Amino acid sequence: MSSSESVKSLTELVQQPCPAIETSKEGKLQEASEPATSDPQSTAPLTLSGHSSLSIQELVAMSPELDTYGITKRVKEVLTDNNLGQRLFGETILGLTQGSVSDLLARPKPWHKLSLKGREPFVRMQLWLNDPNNVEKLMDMKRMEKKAYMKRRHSSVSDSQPSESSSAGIDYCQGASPQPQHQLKKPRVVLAPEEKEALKRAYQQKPYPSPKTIEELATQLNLKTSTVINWFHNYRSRIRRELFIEEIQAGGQSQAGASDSPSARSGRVAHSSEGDSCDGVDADGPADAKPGGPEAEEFSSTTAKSQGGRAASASDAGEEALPDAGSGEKPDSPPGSQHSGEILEAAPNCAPEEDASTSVASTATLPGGRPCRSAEESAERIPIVPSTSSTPAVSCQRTNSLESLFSFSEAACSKNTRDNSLRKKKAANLNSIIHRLEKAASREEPVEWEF
DNA sequence: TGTAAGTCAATAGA
DNA sequence: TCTATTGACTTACA
Repeated sequence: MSSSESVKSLTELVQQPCPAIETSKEGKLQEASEPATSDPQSTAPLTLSGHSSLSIQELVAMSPELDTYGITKRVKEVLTDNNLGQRLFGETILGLTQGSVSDLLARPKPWHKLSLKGREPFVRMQLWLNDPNNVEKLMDMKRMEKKAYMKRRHSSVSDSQPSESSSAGIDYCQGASPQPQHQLKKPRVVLAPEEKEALKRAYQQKPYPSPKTIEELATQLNLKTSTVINWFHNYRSRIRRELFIEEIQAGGQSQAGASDSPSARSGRVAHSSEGDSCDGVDADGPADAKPGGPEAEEFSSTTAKSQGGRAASASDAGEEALPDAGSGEKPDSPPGSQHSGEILEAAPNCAPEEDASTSVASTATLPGGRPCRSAEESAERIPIVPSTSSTPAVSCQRTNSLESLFSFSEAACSKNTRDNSLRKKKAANLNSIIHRLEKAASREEPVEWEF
């Protein structure tokens, strides 16, 4: 195919808005007559009118830059309006599982940050949006799925063989499930709040821990090293994504007159995005996986979310053992520390604070390498100091601590209205962080992990 | 070998 | 029943 031509048409195809779908609200779509036989899912590329000869990969490769945030926003609207679930949409249109779809829709990465593979779902979504009939097809599929399910249910018991279910090509129809035997599946590991807190604290001090550090962490937390490794990988990755979202949201707001973005649920500290924390420091490329940036951001958001909630409990638990917990967290070196390597344990400069106990270092202390088994034990030994545990009031007062930079509490204190001062503050904090990091880096202190 | 990106799939919560 | 979260795994890359 002649590239220029196809690219052009492709551009149109992919970018063209899809008014039809937008208007199809409230699931009023009429029953479609034909069973959306369609797509065989997953790998099965959507048929592109006029471009059927192109594989999704080719489309992706030639696709112009797409507005991933806008696409997901529209998809969410369409799915919601038509009462279509993520599972069905994901499995039939994207070839992804529900969890992946949820994640994708909630935290889309900017186009330029996506790999070819990562762009695929967005191209599929855009293509799907482009053809209003697709919604109908999906709704048909949903109906058929339901029917098949009912059928199966009723006829089931005796004849386990259901009707080939819908033509939908959805393969989750039990029949095929190879589920033969047993699952030697290992049970899913669920980290206790205290463990997460401890890991977060460790992360704050050293986002890229050495194998040795990981080993120590694993030992002290009584976790498998692979679990610790995975946790760091996942945490870094998710933090990055949080940052992207914030950037997008912030960008959107400042630009195109705040395209509201309902999805902005993730909308935590909107103000903290782009400019701020990154100010000066990361001026260049916030989005970059630059540890520093993301991390920082992330903390605010992560804290806001996860910690916010569980923190309470965690802190409670920890509180007893460690009253002060407080602030712990943040003090640490911010993310910027990333590769800087050595622990900034001391760095926590931060807190010359009133009581040393509040300093990160201290808070992150877990009595001697003894493995803590029970939650109780953990609570006892791991000073979980959920950022949130520190009362907003308190954290607010520590104006010079890094807390303001990473903790959500800060956000709580300083409302949007104080954006400016906040930004300045953050910028100042970042500067001090950098300074400390530099110092720490040149310092060569042994790293010690204590939880 | 380590990290990032992308996903899966179990599970918690609404 | 659906969505969000998250530990684990796979693949690609430097």
